Amino acid sequence: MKEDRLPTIKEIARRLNVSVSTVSRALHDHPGIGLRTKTRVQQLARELDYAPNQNAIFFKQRKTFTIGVILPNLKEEFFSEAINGIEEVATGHKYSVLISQSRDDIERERQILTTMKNNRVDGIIASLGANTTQYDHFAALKKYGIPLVFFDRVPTLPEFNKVYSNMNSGTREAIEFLIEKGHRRIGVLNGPEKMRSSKERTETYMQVLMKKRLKIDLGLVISTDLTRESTLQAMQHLLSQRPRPTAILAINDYIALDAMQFARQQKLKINKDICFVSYANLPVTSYLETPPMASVEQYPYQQGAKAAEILMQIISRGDKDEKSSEPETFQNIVINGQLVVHSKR
Amino acid sequence: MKEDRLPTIKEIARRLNVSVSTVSRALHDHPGIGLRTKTRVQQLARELDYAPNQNAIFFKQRKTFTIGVILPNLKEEFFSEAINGIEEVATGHKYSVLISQSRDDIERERQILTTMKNNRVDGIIASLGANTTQYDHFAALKKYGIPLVFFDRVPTLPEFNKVYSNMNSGTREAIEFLIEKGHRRIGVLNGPEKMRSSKERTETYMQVLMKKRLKIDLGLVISTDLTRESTLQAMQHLLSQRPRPTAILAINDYIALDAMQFARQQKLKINKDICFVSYANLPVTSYLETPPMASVEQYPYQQGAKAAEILMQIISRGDKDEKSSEPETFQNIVINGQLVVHSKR
DNA sequence: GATTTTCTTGCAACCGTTTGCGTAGACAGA
DNA sequence: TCTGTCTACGCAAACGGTTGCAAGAAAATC
Repeated sequence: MKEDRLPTIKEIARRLNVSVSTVSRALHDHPGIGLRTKTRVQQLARELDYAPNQNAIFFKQRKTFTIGVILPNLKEEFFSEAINGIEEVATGHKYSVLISQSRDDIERERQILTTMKNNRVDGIIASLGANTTQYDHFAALKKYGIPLVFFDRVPTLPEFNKVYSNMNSGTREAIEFLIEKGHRRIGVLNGPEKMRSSKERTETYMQVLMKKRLKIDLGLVISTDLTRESTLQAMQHLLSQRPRPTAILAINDYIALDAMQFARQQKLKINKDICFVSYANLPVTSYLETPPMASVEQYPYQQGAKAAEILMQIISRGDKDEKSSEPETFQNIVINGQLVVHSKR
Repeated sequence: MKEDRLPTIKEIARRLNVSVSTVSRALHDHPGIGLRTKTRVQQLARELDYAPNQNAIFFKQRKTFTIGVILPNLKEEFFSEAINGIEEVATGHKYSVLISQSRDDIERERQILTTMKNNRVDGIIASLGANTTQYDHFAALKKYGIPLVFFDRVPTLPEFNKVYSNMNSGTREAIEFLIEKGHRRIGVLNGPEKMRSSKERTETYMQVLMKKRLKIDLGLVISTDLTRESTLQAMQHLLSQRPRPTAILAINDYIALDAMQFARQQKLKINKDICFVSYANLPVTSYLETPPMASVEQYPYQQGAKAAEILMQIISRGDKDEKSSEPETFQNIVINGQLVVHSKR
């Protein structure tokens, strides 16, 4: 015996013999409505279990109170944790979150952006796919007035808002840590060359080694495309170097896991024959018998939350001065990664 | 120089001096529109980069082409994998997916349901929070005509659609496997007693032991609330039993991870002093030096995909015969879990 | 009692799109 | 010339709310 239709404002108006506008105002506690009618309306609304059709409101207000989030995948705890940060802030502002995974596929990324645009999300938070090197589809959002904030995997161009973790300080700490532990040959499992974080990592790597007056062997810095296969290949290469590197810096914990597994298969003892330091500091690694010696915490929750805050701010600003033509400025928030040491030896 | 408004059908109509209905039909390739106008309209639409305002369409059609997914969290790979299955099917049907996490908090769960209801999602897929024992908020959806399909953590009541992995066969295999390996005292780290899977697990546990004529010690079956703390407590208890259990069956891989960590801290050698078998068979465990001996694969992707298929089917059925009053039937899909052995010894 | 003010309420437009129905014009047949 | 049939399009209502403006009724002021 299901109701054909949910109760509407019209229904209430009809039953109470008042106009819809009166009902609407009564439900909003508008001062211009008499106490009598106001209570009558509110009571009937409660009885009917009335809830406004958000869709109608969205449509009318030309707003959806929804933000889109597009990221490479949900599997990595880094991203699901970032989502928590985003959700927290968004729901605090009465916004919903529409999540989509690009799976590091640029076509998918494009597709998702169009859908989100057509669905009229009020703003978008994105983390780039590993293979995304052009940003035209993102730039196009501007034309439609949809604000955009990147986080973690951000483009190198200045004309975007971004929140990301700077690799310099964390990388410096990590390498200094390894050197202090006596390591002299340190391999790097880096991400795609085009990624900003990859560049930063290489730069800092060289800087620190130079400062410490150690020999730099660029054969120890390998780019990967973040897939398991390319990680294993890179490890193969690194471990075949002579003298063999005694420590490896991996772009993130998942890559480190693959690398450690590979090393183990090569009969190397983790944290003894070869040490690992990685980025992200995900909870999973704490379950390992031999976790990476250290990991650079990148504060995914904070990154997500901050990105959401910026977006909310832009949205509410846009709501007010519809067409102030003050020059657009872009936020560029850097969250310093910090080395967390897991194992003392 | 951002456009104030996105191009609408009206705009096109105005520019071409035709009516909006003509434009609408032209864009839909309606036969009643002349070829001349049709091409004129379509071309201008392309030039203006016109895209229909989905919101307006949703509103008009009283459909949102969006399904809501509510699950305990995104952190567990089981759930993010399930989402992949859901997304795949949903996008195949041109539906968007709105994801929300209940964080095992029933209040949040309620809140999310109301929001989704007000947002007029076309259907909902849910996995219960660990503490959810009442289903009134879910039952209420029926009143609003919102179809609902549960997966994985499903209620025990018959009047819901559900897709879940049956614990019996997997559990039987798991325990027989352990017995075959010589284990006689097998502990169970179970979930909340109210959970259907917990009950099934206990049942099967006893059945198998009885069949094998082994002594049953119910002190070895402990309920937890899925938090790390309660897992550790339970482990404390299990390991203090004499004789100490030589194997432990854990409700899922994450619980197993916590348990194994605890066991290691107690100086027990995993897979030697004490063996673990768990459920879910998540990729993370493959990175351990000593993974659980075996794990019952529960096919999260398939569960998600199947749940989405059922939902799509219900939705499209509902679209057709608006008010056929045939008695509602509920789907009850069981996916048999299957034991995957990791370590031979 | 007339006029002004205040309090309540209704009217109507609007958001962008879809769709049933009506109709002008072209053309053919009688 | 008059009907009748198509073809190609426009009108207008509807989806469910919000909101500026007007206006009637009641209360207050003189």
